[in-house]
Formats: sequence, C-alpha cells, structure tokens
Amino acid sequence: MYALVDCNNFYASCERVFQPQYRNTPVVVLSNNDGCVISRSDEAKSINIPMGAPAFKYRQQFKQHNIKVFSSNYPLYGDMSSRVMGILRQFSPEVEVYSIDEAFLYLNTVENLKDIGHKMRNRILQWTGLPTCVGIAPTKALAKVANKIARQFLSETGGVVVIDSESKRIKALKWTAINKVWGVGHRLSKRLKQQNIHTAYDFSLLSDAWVKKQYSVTELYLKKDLEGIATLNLECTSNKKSIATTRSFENSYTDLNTIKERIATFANSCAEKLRKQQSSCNMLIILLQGNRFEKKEVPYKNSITIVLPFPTNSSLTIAKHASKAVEQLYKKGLKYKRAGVIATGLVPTQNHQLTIFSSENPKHHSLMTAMDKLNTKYGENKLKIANQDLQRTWKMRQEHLSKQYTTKFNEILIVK
DNA sequence: TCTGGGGTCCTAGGACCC
DNA sequence: TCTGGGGTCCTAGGACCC
Repeated sequence: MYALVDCNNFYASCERVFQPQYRNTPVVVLSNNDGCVISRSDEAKSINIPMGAPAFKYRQQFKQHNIKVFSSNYPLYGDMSSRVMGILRQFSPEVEVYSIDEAFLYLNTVENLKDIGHKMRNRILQWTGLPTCVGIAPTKALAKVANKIARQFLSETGGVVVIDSESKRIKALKWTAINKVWGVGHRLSKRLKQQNIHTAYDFSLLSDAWVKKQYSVTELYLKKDLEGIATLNLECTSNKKSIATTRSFENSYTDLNTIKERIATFANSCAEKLRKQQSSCNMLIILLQGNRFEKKEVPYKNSITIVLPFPTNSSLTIAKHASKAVEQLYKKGLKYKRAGVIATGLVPTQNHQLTIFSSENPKHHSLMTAMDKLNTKYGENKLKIANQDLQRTWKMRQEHLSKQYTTKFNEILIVK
C-alpha cells in the first residue's frame, strides 16, 4: 500500500510554529519580492484570498481582515521539510519526497493502516508542530484521492483516510471531480468534460486503448492507477534531472550589461547547485522575457539552448556561455522583466565521458571547491565570480520576513 | 510602482542515416 | 516520365505538478 502524507498549508503552518499567536488567525505567505500569495491558512482561504493573489491588489483586504502577512522564508521551510521527511523515514525505508511539503511512502506491513496513519500524523505534529493529512491506498493516484478526502473532511476523518476495498474506491472516485484529479489540469479537464467525463469514476471506466489514443500514456497510467492497478512507481532517487535559477526583476531592465550581470549571478547559482548534488551539465537553456502582464501586445519571450563542449559544473564556464547566449537574445529597445538559467543533460561529475578535443581546465575544480568552502563558512556570496557586480547586492523585497529559527544560531528562538 | 519559482514528463516534427 | 521508406535521435514547447 502507498501512503501520501501532505502538510496542510505548509508555508503558513511553518510560520505559525514559531509565532503561535497566529494559530487561529488568517495568515498568508508571499512569493519572492513579496509579489503574490503562495500559501494561505484555512482562515485566509475562508476570507476568499485566492492563491496567486497579487499582494499590491490585496493590501486593503489584508489590513481590513487583520491578515498576518509573511515574506517567504525558504531556509526555514526547507529545514522544516527535511525534519518531516526524516520522521517519515522512520515508518518506511521507501520514501519518495514528492515536493517540499509532501511525500509518498510504500507501506509493507500487516499492521492496521489507519493506526499507522494516525501515528505518522501525531509524531509529525508533536516533533515539528506541523499539521498533516494522510491518504493510504493501493496506488499512488488513489492515495492522492484519499488524502484529498482526509483534508476535506478533517474533523470527521481525523486527517487519515484509507481506501482498502472496492466499494471505498468507487465511492471516493465518484466524489472526486475530474479537474481535481492529480495529473488532470486545466486543458485536460476541459476536454474531458466536453466528452461527458465529469468525475474520476467516469474517467476510470474508459477503455485503455481509447485513452491512449485520445491523450497519451501519461493519462493511461493515471487511469490504471485509479482503477487500483499500481502503474506509477515510487521514485526514490534524489538527484535532479535539471537545475534552474530564474527570477523576475523588481523593475524592467533595458540595459544589456545589467541583464548580463543578472545572468552571471543565476549561472553561478546553478553551478553551485550542480556541485552540491555532484552533477555536471551538458546543456544550458538561457531565457529572457518581457513583462507577462503587459496588456498591449504579446511580450517578448525567447530562449536559447546551448550544447556545451564538455560536461561542467564550473561557475566560470557556465557563466561564460550564458553570457554569450544572452547577447544573442538581447534586442535593444525592449524592456525585460524576467530571466533565467537552466542546466540540463545532467551527469554525475565522477564519470565524465572523456572528450578528445576539449575538456575543462583542471584548475577550475580546485577553484570551485575553494569558493564553495569559503561561501559555506562566511555566508553566501562572499566570493563572487568576476562577471557579477561586486558593489551591487541585489536585494529582494522582503518586508515581512520571519527569522531563520532553525538554521541560524543568532536567530534561534529564545525562551524567556 | 508592485503579479513566484523550480521541477517532471510527453509528443510532434525536423534532421539525419542507410 | 519516374522521385522510397523506415528508423533513430534530438529539440522545442506544452501540460502538469507543488
């Protein structure tokens, strides 16, 4: 059986752990640059603050309803997440960390599953202060469905739902609207509804061949999973297949040098992440975009894919290629609002294929190692690469930032 | 003034090969 | 005048997730 454990309103709940005075009041967490709402407490949801609400449009409502606003504090959420995952590993050796706030577990046990679900919930709540819901079922897609029901009927279910019989499976699928099914998004649900498929149950009754022909194997796998035939497997490998750093700018930029500097910083950040998981990349994607919300015309949006001459995780090499690419993308006179660097074609750094004609300058490796060491010791970005601006420190707007209670000694909680 | 960021997977179609 | 066909690999872009 599979369990899906999901933290309720994760970012908002993390903030509440350290500021319990907000436990029963509406709380929202904003995205980078305090742009839009990305997490809401139940109270904020019931005041109809939508997901993705732009903060500048809702300032009045925040004030009016006394909503506590936080800037996002990723070091805090990341640390809380790894604590939760650590607890889950006590219940099963097979854990797939599906996102920062949820994980699938494979449960191979004769114990009562409902009891296990409650044990997981209780231990996470007691050890981290975070509320969760647990769905348990014979497949991942059904565990997702069970989890949704547990969340929706929290007080009746106690936050744990087990689908362990055919009648429960059918009842659960009939309850689930097609657009709420995991893997069925906006486009797909629209098409399915046109074909008179309105619930997960309707979908599960379709013929395999028809689903594959009309849609793709993804939908076929999903359908089998909903039927109770486990088709989606646990993915326990932790290494990423692509690594990205993309940002919106606080203002629009028009100047090439400013944009090049930003790209160099993003390239450096990607390279650092690559070295952390001991990967190198074979390809880079550089992207540059105008303002998505510009009404007049379709905004400029373009990207370049570069195949590197050899796999690398050197900040210098990646920044050099990224910088060259951005010169090609840049058009004078346009305004840019967002840019990014994505590293793909990742391979383990250890066993690079030897290239006959070119390879990394061996000095890069020791330089990068030294740079990472110093940056770990003295704080991020103490050491930069030359394409980055040494004077300027780019600061995100974070007007409502909480402390790094769990990852910085001088910000640790003090008990009076 | 101010609207996030980081991922995965699939498919269609082009390029290329024999 | 007649102008193949099958296979593979790669990439861009879409759809979806949290």
